[in-house]
Amino acid sequence: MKSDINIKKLKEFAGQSVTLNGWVYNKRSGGKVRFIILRDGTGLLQCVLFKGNVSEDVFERFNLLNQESSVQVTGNVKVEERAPGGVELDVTDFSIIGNSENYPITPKEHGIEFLIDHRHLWIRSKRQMAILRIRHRIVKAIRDFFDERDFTLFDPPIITPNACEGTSTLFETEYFDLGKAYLTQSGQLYAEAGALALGKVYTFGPTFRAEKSKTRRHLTEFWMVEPEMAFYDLNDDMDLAEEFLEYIVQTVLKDMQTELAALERDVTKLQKVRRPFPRISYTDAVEILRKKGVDFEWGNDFGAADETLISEDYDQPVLVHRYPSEVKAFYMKRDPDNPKVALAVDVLAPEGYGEIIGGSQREDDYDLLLKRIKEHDLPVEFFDWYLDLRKYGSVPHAGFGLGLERTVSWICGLEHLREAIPFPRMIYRNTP
RNA sequence: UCCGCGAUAGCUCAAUGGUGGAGCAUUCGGCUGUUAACCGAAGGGUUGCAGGUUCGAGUCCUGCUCGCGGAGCCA
Repeated sequence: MKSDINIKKLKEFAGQSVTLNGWVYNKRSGGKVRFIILRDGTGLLQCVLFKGNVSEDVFERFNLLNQESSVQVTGNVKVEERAPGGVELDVTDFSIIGNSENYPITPKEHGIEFLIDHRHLWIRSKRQMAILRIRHRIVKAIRDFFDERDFTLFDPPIITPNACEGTSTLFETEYFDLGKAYLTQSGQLYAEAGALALGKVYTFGPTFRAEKSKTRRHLTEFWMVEPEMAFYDLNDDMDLAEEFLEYIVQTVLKDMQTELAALERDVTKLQKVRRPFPRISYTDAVEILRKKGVDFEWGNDFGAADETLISEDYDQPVLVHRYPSEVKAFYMKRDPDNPKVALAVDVLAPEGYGEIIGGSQREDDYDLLLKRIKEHDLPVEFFDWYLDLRKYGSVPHAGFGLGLERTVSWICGLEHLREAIPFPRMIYRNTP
């Protein structure tokens, strides 16, 4: 049944007879010539039936095909300028494997609600296939990047006893006799333990936020990669983030040209993502906002519109560092030169895509960390193990988190995060 | 949680308070190179729900439900 030949590598088989498995993406017909656009997951292929070249039986069988019928097609591979992709299949025979009556997603426009309701079928469309393939390539680039730099993949727990950063609203569940437990909002605290064991680690998995966010930049379930490195300070952390982003973007540009073209992505914007990236302090960013006429008070966090204003003058991602410690998490180390700011960095993507990375150097002093935990009214007993990391061979260390869907969204040029993940989870939707 | 917008055929949309239409999809017919093919025909409707105003409501008013966009929070 299986075929080792697919549409992506069909050019290598020019002049040969091959058998392909797939689905009918679309069909068209003339009087004596009929076309099947075949989809097999690796690409689209125009298959041609000439009356006379095939038996009457096969020619008439064409009428039984519908959009998304599954088929096995045999024919000769022909180089053909008129066909999209440069090759087409001159069909000699085909059989229908599964029917598909009244396929809901027609080759016309649909509203977003309808498409999301049919997400399980929507992912068969050209655009969605391109996005999901780029997502896969980004995931592979992320893993390659860290694996090649002596990082160890370190999987943190998903069920946790406490709110990691004490800020977000979390998904809650009953955990046997131990009371309430929560779905993780970040693997970072555990990654710190990993970094002090293995030197350099990264976590990569789903995280959950029960915030009632209702914007194109939020999902309740999303994937995050979080490297954490012992003996790294904030500058080392920013250097790594820069190199990391450049690597991801340039890898996708090199390997995913077909998919980027299918999305009509302006790749000249991505080509400019080369180091060094601009680095500005939070205080500088506030000045930029004020010069642009925003009445912004030092000490507040940036909103989405502010982020766009800060990043719009640059082609590369912008690293904004040293935020007021009040708006940042308890575990971030304060700047010894200015205790009002934390050694934190956010990376703002170009083209208004906003924050894709948030990171910091961590507080490595036992007493200061304990003080912060108390100041934030966090339950100290849950942080005993975390404080231990500062008790037994504490070192300066740093890390950051990259939101996978936001990165996919930026690189693909998407309007909304919901297209960047196979089955998006949002405040008013947990199906299909 | 707050602000704004919307719900009409399977889908995308139109319809001055006065007989609810079009394109796509579906079915049938035509065409030897189509590129969201094209041409012709047919079938397809409790206008989100409940109430109100009116001789008459898809259209105006009130309430509700659901959805979309944005804010806040954040990746």
